[in-house]
Formats: sequence, C-alpha cells, structure tokens
Amino acid sequence: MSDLFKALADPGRRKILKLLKAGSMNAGTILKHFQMSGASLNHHLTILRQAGLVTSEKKGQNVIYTINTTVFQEILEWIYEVKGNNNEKK
Amino acid sequence: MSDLFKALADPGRRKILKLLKAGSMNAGTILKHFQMSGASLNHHLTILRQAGLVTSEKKGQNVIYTINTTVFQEILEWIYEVKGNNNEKK
DNA sequence: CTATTATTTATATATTTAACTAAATATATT
DNA sequence: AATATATTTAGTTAAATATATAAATAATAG
Repeated sequence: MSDLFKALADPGRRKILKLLKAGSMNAGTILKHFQMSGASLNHHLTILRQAGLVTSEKKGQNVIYTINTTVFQEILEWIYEVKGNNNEKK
Repeated sequence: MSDLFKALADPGRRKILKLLKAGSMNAGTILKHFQMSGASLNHHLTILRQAGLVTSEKKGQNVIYTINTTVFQEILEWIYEVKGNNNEKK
C-alpha cells in the first residue's frame, strides 16, 4: 500500500502510466517522452513494476511495458474505508 | 496531486486518517496512539494539512484535527483517467 | 565473431524526508 | 505574574530517493 502510493507520488511515473494507457511500449519509446537518462527511467520503471502498476515482457531486443490497472482496486477500497460515515457532526 | 499521494504514502499518516474517521480530535489525543514525539506527529499533521487531507481548528488550548475526504475525489478522477479503455489487446 | 542497439546494474552525488531534542509560542489555571 | 499543558518551530542527524555516468548484459545485424 505504501509502495503503491509512493510510486504514484512522482509526476514522471504518473506520466509513464498515462503513456502506457494509450498502449504498451518498450523502454526506449517511453524514454523519448522524457529528458532523463535511460538509467533514471529504468529506476522509475522498476518502482512501478514493484508496485504492481506495470508488467514487463522481453520481446527480442526490447522490453515491453504494460500498465496494470487492477492494483488501483486496493486504493479504491482504502479510500472507501476511510471515507464511509465519519463524524456524524450533528 | 504529488503532495496528496506523498501524504498517503506513509503508514502513520494513513493511520491518523483512520483515527480521524472515527471523529475529530486534538493533537495530544492523536499522539496517544503513537510512540513518536509530539514534534514528529506535528510534522505529519502539517503534511496532511498541506495535502488538504485534514483541517485544523484552534479550540482554546487545543487544536482539533478533522479529516477532509473531499480531496479523494481528485484521486478517483485520476484513476478513472488512467484506467479507462486502455490497450485494446485483441 | 564483431559491432550496434536496448536495457539494466553499479556506483556516486544531491536532494528530500523522517525523526529526534530543545526552544518558542499560546492558552489556561492558580 | 508564575506555572503547567498543548502545540509548533528550529536545528540536526540518519535514512531514503532521484539522478547521472560508466560499466555490464542481452539480442540482433552484418
């Protein structure tokens, strides 16, 4: 849960997810949308992968990254828990 | 948005929100549920306040903290944006 | 097999964050 | 006013994070 929120706390990583929403792509293609080094991007992709937000699959020379939206359910449930019926302020 | 996710990325801060869900309370009462120092708690409360997740109100000697769940809407909308109709994988 | 391209790992540096203690501020009580 | 309680601010240290460069690994092209 912390890893998930932490992964989403970075604007660059959120941008990556938006890119992948349009379609899976390899690291190099993702990189074209940023100014950072490949190593930095890889770092962010690793964090996204560890949080379960993306999956990766080797395809020949490339590694294709795909968004995984199922983990958002966790967040939705947590929000639901903390929202429901608080402070019945009279 | 980043501030919001960052605020939620800490287990202690999420615990504070759950406490406040049950009802507003002052800093001292919140503190009883933790082992950290008052100054550390104050640091976390400041982060939650800056993210809009709590509001605070001085009541005599005390400062009462109240959860504000309206900001979750932002997260829900962001998730909706990044989830909808990705990768029409055939 | 050597060269090229894509990606990842290793290492170092800079920045940010979390925690603490001590001090400051604000209010309440006597 | 003096004291006690609650909260916040300041300053410090340790740990975590982001980024870069350089090296390592993997796959493909020639």
